[in-house]
Amino acid sequence: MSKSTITINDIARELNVAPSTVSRALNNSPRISEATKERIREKAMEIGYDLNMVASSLSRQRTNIIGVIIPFINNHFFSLVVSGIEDLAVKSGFRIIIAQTYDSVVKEEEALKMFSSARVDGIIACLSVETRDISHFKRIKKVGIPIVLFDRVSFDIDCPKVLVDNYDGAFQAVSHLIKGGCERIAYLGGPSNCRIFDERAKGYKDAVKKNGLQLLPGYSFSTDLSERDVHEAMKLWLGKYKAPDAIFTSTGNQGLMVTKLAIDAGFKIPDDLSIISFGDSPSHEYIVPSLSAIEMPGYDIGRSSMEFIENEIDGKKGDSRTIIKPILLVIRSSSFR
Amino acid sequence: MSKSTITINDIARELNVAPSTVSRALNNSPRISEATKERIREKAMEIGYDLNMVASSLSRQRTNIIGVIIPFINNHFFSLVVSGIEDLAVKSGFRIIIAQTYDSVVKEEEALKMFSSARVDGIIACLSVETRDISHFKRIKKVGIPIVLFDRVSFDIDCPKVLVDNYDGAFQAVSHLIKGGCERIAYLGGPSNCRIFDERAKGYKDAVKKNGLQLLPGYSFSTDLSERDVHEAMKLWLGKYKAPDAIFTSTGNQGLMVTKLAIDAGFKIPDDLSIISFGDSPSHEYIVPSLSAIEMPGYDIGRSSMEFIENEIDGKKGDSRTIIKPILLVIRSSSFR
DNA sequence: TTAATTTGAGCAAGCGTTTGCACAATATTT
DNA sequence: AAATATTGTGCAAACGCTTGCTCAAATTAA
Repeated sequence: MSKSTITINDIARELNVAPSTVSRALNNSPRISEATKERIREKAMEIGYDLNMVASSLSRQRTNIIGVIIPFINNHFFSLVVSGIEDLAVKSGFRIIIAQTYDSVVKEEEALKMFSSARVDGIIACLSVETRDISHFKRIKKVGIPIVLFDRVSFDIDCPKVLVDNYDGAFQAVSHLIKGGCERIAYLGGPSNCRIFDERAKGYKDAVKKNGLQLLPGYSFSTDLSERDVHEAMKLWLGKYKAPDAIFTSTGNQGLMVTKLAIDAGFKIPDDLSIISFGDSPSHEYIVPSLSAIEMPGYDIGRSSMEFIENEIDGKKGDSRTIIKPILLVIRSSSFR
Repeated sequence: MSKSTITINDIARELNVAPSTVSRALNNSPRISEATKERIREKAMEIGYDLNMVASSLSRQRTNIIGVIIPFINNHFFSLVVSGIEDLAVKSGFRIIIAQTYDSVVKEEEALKMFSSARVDGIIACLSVETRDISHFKRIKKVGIPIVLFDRVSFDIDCPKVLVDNYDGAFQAVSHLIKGGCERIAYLGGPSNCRIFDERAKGYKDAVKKNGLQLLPGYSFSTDLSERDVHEAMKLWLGKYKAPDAIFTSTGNQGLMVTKLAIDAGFKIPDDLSIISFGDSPSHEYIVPSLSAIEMPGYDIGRSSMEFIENEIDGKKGDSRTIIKPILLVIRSSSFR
């Protein structure tokens, strides 16, 4: 309670040395002899000294904090990314502070403001699905805070980017369906302002065409990722005279929803309808039938993002400033035959 | 890049006032006239001033940061708690910084050290499942950082606690099974050093007895929450001459695992075997049959924890320092008849 | 032995805000 | 009109740590 916090000055006084010496000793400066270093370390231990990071940050002009911006914390993929970032961060003596945007640009801007005020050393972010204009990021960059974007990135800003091969993932998913005999493949997409969904759509289209099939009218449906839109698409498709024999969804959640709806509508999966989603989750294993998916290497993306940001902070701009991670096709029962 | 960061001194110089006046104006002190406040605010806006929180924190001896410790970020319940904390936190001008323990005491201690160094104003924590001794928390408390514990709490420390009614939840779950006609109910528990599991076990036992049934030998199984232990319990139970006709699991994950295993073993759910778990998750809705559960009010727990910590920080020790949240019985197909 | 280095430590000025106290300039009271 | 209270600002000292310089002592070189 009354333990008026202990500072390096207390150590200095007790040992009859200067505070600067204490500071240097504790920071293991080569300019202090091993002997006094030891004395100082001991005394620090003894009286329970604890470095005040706030003061240190102010003095050093460096907080050793990385700000992380993600849409949702409660999301399989994003929490993997966070783990990847965190693991590397602690190794390098960084702390991370997370902000959720709930996919809202406003929250995204607030997060950025907060990070800037907090003087984080760098920011790792996945754009909200709403985000079109990214001038708020440019502003941050201009004041000197390095930025790394992952997954939902923008090419309108010069910074390292870590992304997955959306095109290839979609291509593989659809090719897999076609190999299984599907011919009428529908695509449930996302908002078109978001690049990753464009790429997934392109992969879908190319896969259909390159495999000698037709792109059917009305079989590609853009959504805002809401449940409502998924319902609408499904009503449209399942009510058709000739319903699709496969659906490829642009997110893992959509895959789960679609599966539920199809089953409720009396479809047998995968016999009547095959399903595969871009993005995996634990629920994919529990749903019956288990749901095939394109798995994204979240942990790995987190690590690479952290590596990038560290280099940016150190001023070592590496050569390849955007890295594309391979995806993994996970075949489960929903697309098996 | 070269934008040498803008300070209140810059504003002061340009406006020919003292830095202290600028500070007061920006903090809306009543001691500054509306006129000069306005001039200062305008100039601040104009030259893009951004309060340096680090300096402010050092001066004020207050960071306005709350440290949050949870076992896993990627967990339905915990992320709800975090959302609850965060929503209230931003409203009160607090930032939160999250640390995952991955259910390891060592990580828990590290997190505490980091928070202490960062001079967080308060800590909200859910103990790791490994944690027995909590002297690391006591140490933190002694240096003056208030603590609030939730869910997995210890009564060996004097601080506000937010928990769910584990006893009642277990009691309700088991009573529900019995009402449905189950007579041989097994309980899959957790580590016994963890109070919440004891309470759940107690609720289970009392429900069985108060409903006129017998506690069957070998029907209560303690685990360390590992997959291995779940397998072992299931092998034991399902191999019995008379297998249980219902299983109540102490965590949501166990419920999911148990369901999978039972189905794989050829059991019809809920006809041969009813299942209900303490703890809900999205997968509970997707698994077939959908899984009944005791739902814990995570968001609400987060809010209450944040309220508590704010009061602690303000030095207003409220009266009721531990609050028990009611649970909700969610009946789905796995226990329906 | 003297001069040139090296080594170890201290001084003091920051880092950007906040805040108790002092103090003019007004406004209010006798 | 003089005395008192009020208002609006400024001064300067923190907050706790870091770091460029300076400098004495110890070491080495000449």
